Amino acid sequence: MSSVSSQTQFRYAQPPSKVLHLRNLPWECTEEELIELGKPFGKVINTKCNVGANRNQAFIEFADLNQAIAMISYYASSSEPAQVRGKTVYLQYSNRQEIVHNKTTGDVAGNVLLVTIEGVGARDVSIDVLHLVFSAFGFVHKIATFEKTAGFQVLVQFSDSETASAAKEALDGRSIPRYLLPEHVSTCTLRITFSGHTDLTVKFQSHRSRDYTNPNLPVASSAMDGSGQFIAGFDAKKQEPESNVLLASIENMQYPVTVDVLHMVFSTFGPVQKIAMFEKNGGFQALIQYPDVQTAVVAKEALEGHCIYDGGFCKLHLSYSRHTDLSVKVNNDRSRDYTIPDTSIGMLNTQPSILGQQPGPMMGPAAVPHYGGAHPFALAGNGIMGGVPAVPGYAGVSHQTMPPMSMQLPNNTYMPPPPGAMPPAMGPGMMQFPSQSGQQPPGTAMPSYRQ
DNA sequence: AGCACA
Repeated sequence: MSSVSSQTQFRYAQPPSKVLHLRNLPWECTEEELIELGKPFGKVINTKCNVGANRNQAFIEFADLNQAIAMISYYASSSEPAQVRGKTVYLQYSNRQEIVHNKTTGDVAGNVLLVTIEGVGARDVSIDVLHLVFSAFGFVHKIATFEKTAGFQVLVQFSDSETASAAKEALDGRSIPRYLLPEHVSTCTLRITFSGHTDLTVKFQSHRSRDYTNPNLPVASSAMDGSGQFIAGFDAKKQEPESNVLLASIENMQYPVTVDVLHMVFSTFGPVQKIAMFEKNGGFQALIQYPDVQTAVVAKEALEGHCIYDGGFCKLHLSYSRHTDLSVKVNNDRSRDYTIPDTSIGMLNTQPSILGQQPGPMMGPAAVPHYGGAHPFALAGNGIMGGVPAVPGYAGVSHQTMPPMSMQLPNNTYMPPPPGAMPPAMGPGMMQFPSQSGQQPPGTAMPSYRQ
């Protein structure tokens, strides 16, 4: 307590400043609009928009104090209020003398993203789903999740800031597809900024942190911290010896699962080298070979328990095979070797009717980081919630490079989305995923973020 | 509709 009180001010009557504080601005007001507004009164040398919790406040800084005074005076006596896009804007002197751009975080592009997930039950979004979502843009090195006052937050580490920027650009403000979420979780909107971090420290593979660059990292067993929910889950499963070859058991196979379908599904995570299908005690199984263990691990994590088709059909159960190299002697409808150069031709010839797809080792994320990443959603967690089918080519992915998938099956529950359904430039508020499934009414899928 | 991530 000192003698500041001699300067008794009315709470909102600020002394003049060349910085003006504006409020009640329209959503996503631009710097240009602010400059337009101030221009008649002087030279606007700095602005800061989207300020405050509602992001509807801003500051403009004039070159000269008199210019700021001119603007305030004008609108103080004007019958027409200051307006932006027809919305009345309230002006006053700022309590600061200059605009400070706090660029410490959030605006400086880095390779690590800070993601805040808004939504009821957001903390129940699994790390695997997050991995899936962000893998669409490139290799995800590490993920760490934590809870702060801001809510459920996630740090996602990419190789470089370009990749991170691409992910941020595409996903900020969008929502995780409904069918990737547990039912009790509401629409989860992603708010993304750049983190100041460049390399995360992940000590354990756990339900809240992963290091995808280090498969040998110990799995946290009891090392989970106190917030313990349903911890054990997949952490236990990870103990089994990993392999580059996955054994897939297909449960409830009401619809044919072809080698091509499997190839499509598993190519999402990297190049598939070989596939062999066979029947075992009445059930269907397949071996899928990747070039490396790591890819297999990612694929297994992402696909385990998911269904290829809506309605719980063709549910995948994955384990690691003891094989490391499958011997595929002949390419037929049960086995395929994609490492043999002209396999693809033979494949198209043998199975042209179903797919007409480009077979492709080139479809792996590793090979085509920017677009390839889109695939992780192909099969995406529909299985988790018995949701939507695997339909590739969602988020702005060129349909030339992603031919319609093998969902043209006897099952007409879903078809590939119509060409116009997923424009490359997505509308506000949503990652564009097919919502043909009756389980995902468009209304819930496409919340409006505009006001 | 009220001051800038604490």
